Amino acid sequence: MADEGFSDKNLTEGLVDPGQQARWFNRVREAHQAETAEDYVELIADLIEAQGEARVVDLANRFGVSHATVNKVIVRLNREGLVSNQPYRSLFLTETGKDLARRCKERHRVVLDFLLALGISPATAEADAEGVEHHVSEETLTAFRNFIARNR
Amino acid sequence: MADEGFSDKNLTEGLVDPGQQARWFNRVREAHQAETAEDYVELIADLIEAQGEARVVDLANRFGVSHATVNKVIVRLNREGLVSNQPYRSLFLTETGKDLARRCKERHRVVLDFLLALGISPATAEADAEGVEHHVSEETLTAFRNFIARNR
DNA sequence: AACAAAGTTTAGCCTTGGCAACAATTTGAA
DNA sequence: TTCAAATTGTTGCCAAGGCTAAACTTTGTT
Repeated sequence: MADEGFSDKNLTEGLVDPGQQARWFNRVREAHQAETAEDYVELIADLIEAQGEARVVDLANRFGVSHATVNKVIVRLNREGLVSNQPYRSLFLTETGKDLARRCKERHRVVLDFLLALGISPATAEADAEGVEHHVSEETLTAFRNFIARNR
Repeated sequence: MADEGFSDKNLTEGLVDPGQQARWFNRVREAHQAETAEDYVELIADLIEAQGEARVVDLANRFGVSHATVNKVIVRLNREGLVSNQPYRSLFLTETGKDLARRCKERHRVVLDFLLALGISPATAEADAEGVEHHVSEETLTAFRNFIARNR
């Protein structure tokens, strides 16, 4: 049944190396792991900057999830050393968390500005940037920056 | 404690509307839901085209996960009407599945070509495209196509 | 035909991130 | 001060997608 008419098992025209492809998908899975953490620290930093503090209820509102979900994630981020908080008090970022937030905001900025420079409407650019930002490499980010500079 | 020195609760400078932001994040979550299905039908279509058939073991190799994981996902895709298969036999796509695969491959092509046209190295372009493709809107895709055409 | 190898399925476990419902604490207003 | 409202935390549920180990089927060789 296998190879249906082919005698050469290595005849996999049009397909890349399996190991290579596996590494790509692995990278995407790792990005997904980090995504929640990145979104949370980024929003916490924004809220602290804009409102003086970040509360569970704010995060729940802005993410569009229940406060129970937010709380569960916060427990994890605390365990991982990104967030530091006391029971029933507002949320703070550790130094590591602040660092991550800074890098994420910068990356978000670049992706958003790039899409805008490309002529995408602001609403769509924001929506797309939110999903895309977690999956762009440094190399691509640099190319985005160059494009923005050229098209200013 | 709230608003720390602010008297106006609506003074949320620098932050977008919470409902708007919630919609963005919701869109990303929905994209994640669809991502696995899209990756699977795309790869199944590729394997059928290149090798005549798609088997669980091939998917496991190329995704870099165990065959048990692949099987579990296949059960779900079957339940959702994208994949049709008999026990211990190779995998097939339903018409719906073929349709989805076609659209995904086209989108992948556009994102990849766009990154290449931007000057990204092939290896990075492939890796980034794999993550980015699930998060680009039709509007952005159109802009990508235009850019590719202009820079051909 | 029999058997070993390869491939597939099943079972059981884990983590993440959803939810609702209920418990606990803090805050603000009478 | 007291008490209700708002906020936060806890518990228990679910689905998805990871894994290993073990059972089952198919395939190919001897």
